[in-house]
Amino acid sequence: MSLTGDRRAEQSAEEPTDGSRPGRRGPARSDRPSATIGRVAEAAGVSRATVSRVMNGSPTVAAELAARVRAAAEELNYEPSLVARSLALGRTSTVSLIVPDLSNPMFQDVLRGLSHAAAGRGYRLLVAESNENVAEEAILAVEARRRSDGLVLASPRVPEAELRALSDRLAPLVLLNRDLPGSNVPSLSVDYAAGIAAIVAHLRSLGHRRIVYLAGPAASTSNRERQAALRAACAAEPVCALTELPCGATFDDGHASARAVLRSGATAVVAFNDMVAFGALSGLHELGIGVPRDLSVAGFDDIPFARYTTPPLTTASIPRNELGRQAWDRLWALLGGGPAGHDVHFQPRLLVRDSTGPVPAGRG
Amino acid sequence: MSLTGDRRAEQSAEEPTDGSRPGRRGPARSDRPSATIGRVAEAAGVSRATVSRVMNGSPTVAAELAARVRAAAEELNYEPSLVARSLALGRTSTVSLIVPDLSNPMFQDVLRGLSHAAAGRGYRLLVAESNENVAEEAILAVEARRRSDGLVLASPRVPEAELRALSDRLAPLVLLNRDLPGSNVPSLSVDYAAGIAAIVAHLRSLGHRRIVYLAGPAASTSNRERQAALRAACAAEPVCALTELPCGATFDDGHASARAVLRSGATAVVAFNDMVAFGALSGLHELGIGVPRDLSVAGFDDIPFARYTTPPLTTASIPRNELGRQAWDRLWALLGGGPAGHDVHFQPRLLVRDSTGPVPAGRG
DNA sequence: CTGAAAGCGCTAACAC
DNA sequence: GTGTTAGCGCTTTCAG
Repeated sequence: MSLTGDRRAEQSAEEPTDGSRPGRRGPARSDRPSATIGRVAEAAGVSRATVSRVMNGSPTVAAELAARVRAAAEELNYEPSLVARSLALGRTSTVSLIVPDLSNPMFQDVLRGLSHAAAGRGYRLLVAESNENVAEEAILAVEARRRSDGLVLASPRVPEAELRALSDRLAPLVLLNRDLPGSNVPSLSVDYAAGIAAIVAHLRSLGHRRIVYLAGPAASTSNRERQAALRAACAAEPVCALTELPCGATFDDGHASARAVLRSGATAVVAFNDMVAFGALSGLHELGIGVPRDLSVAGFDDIPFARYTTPPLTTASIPRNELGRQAWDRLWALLGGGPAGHDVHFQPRLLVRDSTGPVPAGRG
Repeated sequence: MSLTGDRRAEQSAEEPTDGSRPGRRGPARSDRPSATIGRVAEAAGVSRATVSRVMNGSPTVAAELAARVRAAAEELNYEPSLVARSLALGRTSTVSLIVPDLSNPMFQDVLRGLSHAAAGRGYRLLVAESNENVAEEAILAVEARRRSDGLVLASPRVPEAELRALSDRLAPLVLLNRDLPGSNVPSLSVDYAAGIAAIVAHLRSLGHRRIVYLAGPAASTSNRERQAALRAACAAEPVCALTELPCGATFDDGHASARAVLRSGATAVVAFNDMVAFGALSGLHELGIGVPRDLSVAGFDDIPFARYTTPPLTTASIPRNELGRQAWDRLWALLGGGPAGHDVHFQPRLLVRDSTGPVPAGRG
């Protein structure tokens, strides 16, 4: 049996030449007959309004008519057009998410949380990736918003002025890891500063007074936040020397800085993120340095692997899924015309595992 | 300055009561005036057709008119409705992807590859997760397809008969890691059997003759495939004893089976996937077993961390992104009304790293 | 309870 | 070149 054959037969039997229809441009749709509400109405001998009512489960239709309509719909393989429905309703039941980078676990989890929460209300999710490209980001945001009923912008890179200018066209809008002071755009973010402060306090309590920071990409906002928090935390302590080493965001970056870490004379390293910490762990291991015996290492993010390194990594965990879930809550409130609730700063949770320990004797 | 205030003022100036409009139900949209093509036409003193032409960059519009239209559009903050456009054009410029589980790196990468490739042609991506729920999956697929121009189904769990029945309504459709023999639905999949065969050959060349398989979840199709391939590969060799241990898909599962692995007397372990292999590595390490000195371990998938374990993991890599990219190619061809090209079986690539080595002396 | 009719916002023949 | 007109497929008042 050939599906192709079957389809073609059906098609030529039901429809004249597709070329005669207007509105066909670019890649053609599948050339199935594609029943419309009109055809179903005709087949069932009722009006389109009645078909509409039946399809939407309105209880005010006589049982006999409803049955006839359902039969006709079944027979014609009728699928109501959601596009037409959206146009008539003024609502697409779709929301969009723009992320800078789909390969980042942070955004993957936001995506998951958002998608799941939205699905609970019958909303679908449109996803777009800006590839860290600022110009692209603004375009994407506007476009994605036009296709949907609301928008979530995760860690947008757009300059504040532009974001502010855009925020009106993008509403209902929810911001993740970014805020717009003075506007009424809801914002959910991670309090990186608090996370860093917790890590520093932990290190201090272990006796560490010389810390080296393996800095992330200069362009990264979260790096700037983490770095500033680290400076502040160190400055607040009576004795706390901070060395900053330009590093990066990857395992290899961390690995490459092992020697520099040693040269810094620090007793503890705070890495921009877990990947960098892993790399440092590996590089230090190769140099014969024991962690945490000779040196303590802390990461940030608590990516799934942090539990499984040797030694397991001390890090700060952030509620990535929750960010997506609550973004939906805010968006849903906005869609309902209500206020979105208060902004929140998620507090990272310090996870003390085995990569941090007391300062080696004589090195305090 | 209050954005809220400004907006409200504009709104009440431009529009009577929103309640009088039909088609408003459920959560209301943001109550912005939302200029239409008609208003712009009116403001610019031209017809809607002209506005449409200008907005779509048609070159056949007098410069002076075009300028007036652009000014009016700017003034009114006009954003063409993509929904209306889709309805008129019969094309949404959106495709959908359904995955069983968004937390699986495999699907994350497919998503990324597909999204990126589709974006290159101005298409957007709608994503939905079936949560491994078969009933849900079929519904989602149909619904997602109705909102878009085409569909990619990744590793669908739906039974063959149902998929076959659905395939017509879902077209243009591309299948990932699943095929529909005899249909003309394009299918891209990973040749797990070939990957397993390569691993076994590698192990054999190292002298291993007793292999233990750490099996994945019984419900998993890919586990069944891998397991079957392993049996076949071992059966094909002159001397090759295979022990199968029920295990799972996670680090902890692998970790927990370390003792059982030892008891099996095998000299090499083939894990269902990399996570399980990591767990085994860790569990064996704790038991004082050297890898690959005492035992060889191989994983499957080449997840990003496989390079960074100690020792780095021998595994089979699969082109996850490529799967997404090529799914787009197929879909694009289908959208254009052409044939989709031949199905492909991606061949995993064996990555020999340090977790596999020669059989210990006297244990061959 | 059902149908007729108007409209959602945009596009594209077709005529001027 | 530009406007007129007729849809795209569905929903929803409003009569009856």
